[in-house]
Amino acid sequence: MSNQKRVLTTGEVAKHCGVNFRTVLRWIDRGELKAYQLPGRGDNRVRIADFLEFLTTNQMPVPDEFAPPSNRVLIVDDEPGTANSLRRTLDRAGYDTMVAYDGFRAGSLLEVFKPAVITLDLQMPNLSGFDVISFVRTHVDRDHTKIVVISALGQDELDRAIELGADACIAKPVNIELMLEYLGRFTSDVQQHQLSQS
Amino acid sequence: MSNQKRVLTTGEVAKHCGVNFRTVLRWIDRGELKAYQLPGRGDNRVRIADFLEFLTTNQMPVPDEFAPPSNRVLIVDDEPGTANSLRRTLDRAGYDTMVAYDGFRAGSLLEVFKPAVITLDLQMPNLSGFDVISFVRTHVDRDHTKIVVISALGQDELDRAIELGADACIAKPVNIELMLEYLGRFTSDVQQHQLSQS
DNA sequence: GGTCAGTTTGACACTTATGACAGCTGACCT
DNA sequence: AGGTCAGCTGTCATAAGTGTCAAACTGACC
Repeated sequence: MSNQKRVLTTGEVAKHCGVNFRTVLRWIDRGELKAYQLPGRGDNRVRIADFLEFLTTNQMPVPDEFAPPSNRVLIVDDEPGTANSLRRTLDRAGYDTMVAYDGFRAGSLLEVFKPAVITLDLQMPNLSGFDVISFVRTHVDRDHTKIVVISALGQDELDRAIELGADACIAKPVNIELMLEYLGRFTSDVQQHQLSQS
Repeated sequence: MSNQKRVLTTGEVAKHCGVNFRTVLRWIDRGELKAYQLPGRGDNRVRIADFLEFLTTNQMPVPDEFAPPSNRVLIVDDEPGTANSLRRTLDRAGYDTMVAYDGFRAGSLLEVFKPAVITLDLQMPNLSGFDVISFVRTHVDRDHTKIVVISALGQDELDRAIELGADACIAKPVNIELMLEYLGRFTSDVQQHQLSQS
């Protein structure tokens, strides 16, 4: 279901690098790519961290699914006032934000902007938030996107959102501190640290 | 469908461009063509996207296998019955179709499926067709996507759709022959567009 | 416990990088 | 026009990395 695999086989590394798996084995033999062996036949397993280190030291492109979580937040809300207010707050907190006022733009930005987190208002007249949640969760490439639901609905609706795959729920009006806590958890702490340093 | 190679070797680039691979290496050395190197001998790998960018910036012809398929039609309709009926008809006519039942999926598929034509029902409860039209028309990469509006609305609404950038309007119930005529015109237009920029 | 896709291994054929050299084209000058 | 020059491209040979193929085997899933 989720792409968050901890280790890769030689074949998977080969696919990601665009080479034959035989070549990956040679990289491992030469010690250029760290791997550990299974006891049976000596099958190689490569940890994600080692793979990423290999990619960066050789200046090879990092596949999207292994890219470190970004600090991009997509705000989906049909009320420009609410959305822009939230956006300003998140911008000040160091997040890279975009706003979608309708479902079509939101779907487009999911693919182009590739946000790490989506904040989703469930009460939009022109879009069912539940559809969005279920779609993202079944999306092959973007199913790891975190979803924070914003709603003034009852507890049963929030439960349903969680059941469909939402990662957090926040009641209206939005408690900013709670929102920032969720975002900090869902985005990379390293990046936040780097931002505060620079 | 997605079995296409993600990266190319210098030899493959050379074949597609009709030049010696030695020349491709020089393009890479000069930085005109992006590539990354394998650790072993420093073999170059060129990502498809970088190759296409290189081709277009140098006004070189794009090989057929890398040109985006021009017979793709995205059917946006919230009524599964209507949508699937249209889909079957278009499939039989040789088009490559996908259906989006809501705006979020439609926006996502616009980026991933990259259709040449969108058929759009204006009367959807959860999505404003006008928003879709104006968004596509102002979208940097997909503004050439043709839009066929399907509607039972009055003439003034259709006029507004055309004004916003729709390429054709069809009244409900859909006249299949008229739809096929529009699609034939728009898909060939796309091919001509690709030819003219190559 | 059984099945099947995926992995390893070796040998071999193939492709690529590199340097040197020659051919080609267009720009520029007289 | 003729000549010169610079820049790019194609060819060749060599070394070394890479892809292919088969068979045997394992891990993961059912």
